[in-house]
Amino acid sequence: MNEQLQPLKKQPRAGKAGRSGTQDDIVYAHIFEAILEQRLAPGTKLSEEALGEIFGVSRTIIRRALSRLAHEGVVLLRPNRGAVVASPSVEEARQVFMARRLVERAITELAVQHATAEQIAELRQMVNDERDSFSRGDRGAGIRLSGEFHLKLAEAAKNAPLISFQRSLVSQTSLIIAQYESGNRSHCSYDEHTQLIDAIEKRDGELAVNLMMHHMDHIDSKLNLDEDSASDDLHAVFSHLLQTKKPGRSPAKI
Amino acid sequence: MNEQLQPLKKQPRAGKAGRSGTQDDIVYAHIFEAILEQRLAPGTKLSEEALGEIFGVSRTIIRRALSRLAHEGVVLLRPNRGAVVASPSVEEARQVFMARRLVERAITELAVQHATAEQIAELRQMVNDERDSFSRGDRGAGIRLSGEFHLKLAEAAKNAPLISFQRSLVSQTSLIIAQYESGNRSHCSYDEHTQLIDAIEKRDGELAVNLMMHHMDHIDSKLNLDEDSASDDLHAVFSHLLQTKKPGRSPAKI
DNA sequence: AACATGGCGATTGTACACAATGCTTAGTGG
DNA sequence: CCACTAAGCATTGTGTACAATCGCCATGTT
Repeated sequence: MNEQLQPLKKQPRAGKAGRSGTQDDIVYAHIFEAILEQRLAPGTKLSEEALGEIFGVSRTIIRRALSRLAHEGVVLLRPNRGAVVASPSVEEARQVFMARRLVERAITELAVQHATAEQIAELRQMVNDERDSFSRGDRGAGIRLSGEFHLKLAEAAKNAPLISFQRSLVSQTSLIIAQYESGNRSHCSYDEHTQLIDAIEKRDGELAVNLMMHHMDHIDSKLNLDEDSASDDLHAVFSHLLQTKKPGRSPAKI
Repeated sequence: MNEQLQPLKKQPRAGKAGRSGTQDDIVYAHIFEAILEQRLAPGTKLSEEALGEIFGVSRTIIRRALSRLAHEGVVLLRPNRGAVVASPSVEEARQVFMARRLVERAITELAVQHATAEQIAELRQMVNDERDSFSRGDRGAGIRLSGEFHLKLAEAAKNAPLISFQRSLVSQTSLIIAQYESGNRSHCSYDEHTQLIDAIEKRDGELAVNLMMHHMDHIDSKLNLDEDSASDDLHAVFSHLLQTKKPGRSPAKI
């Protein structure tokens, strides 16, 4: 009955470096990770009571976490109808990528100017972690760490509003990648991350921006949102029904 | 002392805009306006219970509104210590303006491509409202409407993440203007808004972007955050003590 | 006299009870 | 057999009681 995963005390600290380990942050981080690692498929309903039981907290906490996730765009909050994991449409994905191009360019330029040696070292560490995850076959963690790399880069740009915006964009991007990435292709080559760090360390702004733009190109060239949007949209809409099946191209004859 | 401004219960409840008329939004909008119109000075404490009594709702609703305001950067939420009206530092103001330059440029380019005739008409209407407010001497409403103009422009750009980011930036900008604007200078010349609309209507992207950038220049040239940041910072910190006084330049002899 | 410490009041944080809403399904009439 | 209606159920929305925490102030000590 009261089966819950320990009343939330251990706190593996796996999530972000969030200053305080408040319950909110724990619940938020766990749901967030679960979504990015596709243990929660797009469209899945997130019942407040069920989550509360799982995490051993009341609906109040769950609700706050869901609200935060909704603000970042990875959860959709439907009034009186509960929350579901977001299913970004192709159009939404395009908008996110457009915004990211914009922001990443600015972040790169600023990071070249302001990144400290310590931050550059941290970035290199993150690329290592990312590579390890992929070599371990942990795709979910890889996607998440790849996103955290871009977030760390934003912090080096030293502009609070941009960091906040980037957090939201990276979250949504990760969800989009998890949803749309085609096949087995490695989705975010960490080599590009390394080259980027090198350019930043050499304070070569032009090179860094070029690398970043190519990086953006590579990311969305690996996704399926080019033309066959219809089938992908269907997949998104009905993903909560299909457990593991992934219709390749047929428009789904219901 | 149950003095409250009508218990807010009237709430049409008619099937009309299902989400727009919720209590949350009403409370949010009222506090937001009060802050922008400087009826609530930076640093003012926002007690949940007091606000709940004023608006005739429970702390639950107030808390949500404050949370939303905090996410937009106009309210600071201190754990266990309540919420206060944000007091953006000069550095924070600079960061906001830098981010706005970035976003406004992109929004302008996109609006030139995508703005419909209807949207352009709405923009013109907003400029009229803005001018009316200033001619009425309603500075607070003017600042708010000026911000809403820029937000409307973002909507014409048809990019959801950018709209959301712009909303946050505009909110913070309005607060900064209310806090730092020097003297009586009209703060956001609606003429520039009109010219901008003209350029957009003519689909002249280059002109529109230039106008927007000049507009940005004008806005922050009217603020006091250039050099004498020390005194302004003091003003920000102690603004909850000074009722209406506005020290022009002297470093405030307390 | 100044600083440290402990109690007190006030305010926020959390949980829970109840109300309201939407979905589902069973039942009835065409 | 299908469509429509209505009632039941499950889930979310809101208000409120209680617990935890913080700041303030008085008191005692150095």
